[in-house]
Amino acid sequence: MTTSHSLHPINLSVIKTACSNCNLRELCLPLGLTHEELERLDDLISTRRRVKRGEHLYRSGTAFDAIYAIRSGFFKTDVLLEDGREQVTGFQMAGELLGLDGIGTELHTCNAIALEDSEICSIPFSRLESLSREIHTLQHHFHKVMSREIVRDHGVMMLLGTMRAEERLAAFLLNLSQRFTARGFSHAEFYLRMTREEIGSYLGLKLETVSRAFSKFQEEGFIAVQQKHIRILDVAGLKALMNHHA
Amino acid sequence: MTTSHSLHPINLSVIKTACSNCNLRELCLPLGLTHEELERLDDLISTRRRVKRGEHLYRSGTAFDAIYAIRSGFFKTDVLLEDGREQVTGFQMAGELLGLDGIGTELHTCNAIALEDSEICSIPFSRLESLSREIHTLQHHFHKVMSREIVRDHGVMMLLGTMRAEERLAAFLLNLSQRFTARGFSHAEFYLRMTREEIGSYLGLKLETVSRAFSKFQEEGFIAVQQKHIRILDVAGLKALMNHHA
DNA sequence: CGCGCTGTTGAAACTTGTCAAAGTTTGTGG
DNA sequence: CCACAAACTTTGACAAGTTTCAACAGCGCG
Repeated sequence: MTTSHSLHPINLSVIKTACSNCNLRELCLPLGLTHEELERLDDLISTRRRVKRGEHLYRSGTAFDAIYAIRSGFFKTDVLLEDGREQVTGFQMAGELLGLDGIGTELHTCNAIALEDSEICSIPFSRLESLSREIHTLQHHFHKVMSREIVRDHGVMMLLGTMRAEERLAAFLLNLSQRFTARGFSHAEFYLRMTREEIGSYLGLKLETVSRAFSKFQEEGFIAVQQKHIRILDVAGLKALMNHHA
Repeated sequence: MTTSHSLHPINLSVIKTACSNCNLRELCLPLGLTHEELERLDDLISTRRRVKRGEHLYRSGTAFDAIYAIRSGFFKTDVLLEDGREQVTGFQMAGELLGLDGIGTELHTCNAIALEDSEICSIPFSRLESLSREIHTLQHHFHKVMSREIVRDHGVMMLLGTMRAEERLAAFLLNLSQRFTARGFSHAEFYLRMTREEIGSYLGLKLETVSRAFSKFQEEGFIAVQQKHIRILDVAGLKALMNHHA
């Protein structure tokens, strides 16, 4: 996909950190930038960090000063209530941004936790704002990303507010499938990185209900489940489930 | 609060449209701008529009080119599924922005409907982007507004995902109360602009459940309800309801 | 002044949650 | 590399909460 390795054999770490060489650039923040603009963005994203499975990328209540692009891996974000209740607010995969929730108060308002060993790029927010004052395309794209996050949240509200358990799970699986497809993975076969309890929290259901819905889908031939391994056998069937909420 | 009327007696319409004279400027987009910056923002917000009760400010699927600041009145936003299910995604009051959902796709993704006769200021989005490339404070504040919208949505997800009917309604009433207070109205007494069905859609409940919860709150002495007129008698009681989800 | 929309209340049905037990996988330390 | 413990998943029976269906009351708009 790129010949950079042969052109710059010396400094591997620079190559690895640069957006210009990242195969996620069409999914991530750099979308639509010219080559020159991309290099200016590269300057800004100096730090890359590994986050091991189970570790927090950031915690609710801590100071916000950067947003994070997922280079590889898988995350969840959640909010905890004082009485211990947890709501998973999203699952994020490569090319997606984390931390947008912190801009408003300059404190993170949720926890971001790696569900597998992951790598992220830190983007210092004040520098991103500076650069997007100079690069219109970057500014506009960033606004689009934030807006899409709002729209995504509306989708979750719809899911939680109007759908029954099996519809929620069907919508969830179809959404994951679509996002894996966009990243070049199989649309029909994937491993879940999260537990039934985490899926349940996201979907507003108890883990037992999630488990039962998986079993039901399997009985009806929509999917094949083996613990975290999912094979989707009948996309149309799952979609149909969401329309007749009889 | 302002002496502008006596200084500029001629052109009333200009006075009325200007952010610099708007008493919502501390709640709305102009927050934190200098006088000079405010005037530049005024130039941008040329059109003001009345929206009568029941009318759409915009519809899902139509072209996006402006965001809207509510100068007076009350709105709801909702998303409709093909099969007719409706999810109210929010209720907006004076000083709040509408239309942020449209930036991502350049199409509105929800409907915005006035719940009472209202007035809004149109802010052409591309001009807002231009100006915020020049005025750092405006740029930053706009980002904060979008971020807070995301955080608000997370709050709704928490509500829908983990709370039971009465907790949801208590949270809803306390949220309204707080927002009325911020606008200088009574925190304890207000008129609901929406029907039980709209509240139910927002909270993921059927209208009958909402009605029953109102009756229950009244029986227990937390509030006094008379149709759309609400008086909050025991804020602590409502808050307590949300913590023991026994 | 009445018709329609909105709201209230009751009883039955249904969905999901709770509690419990057993099976399976994963990870760790010997 | 195996064994054991911990974490996760599945399934069943029962309970609880919410929806559904239905009837009626009240307010408000025309």
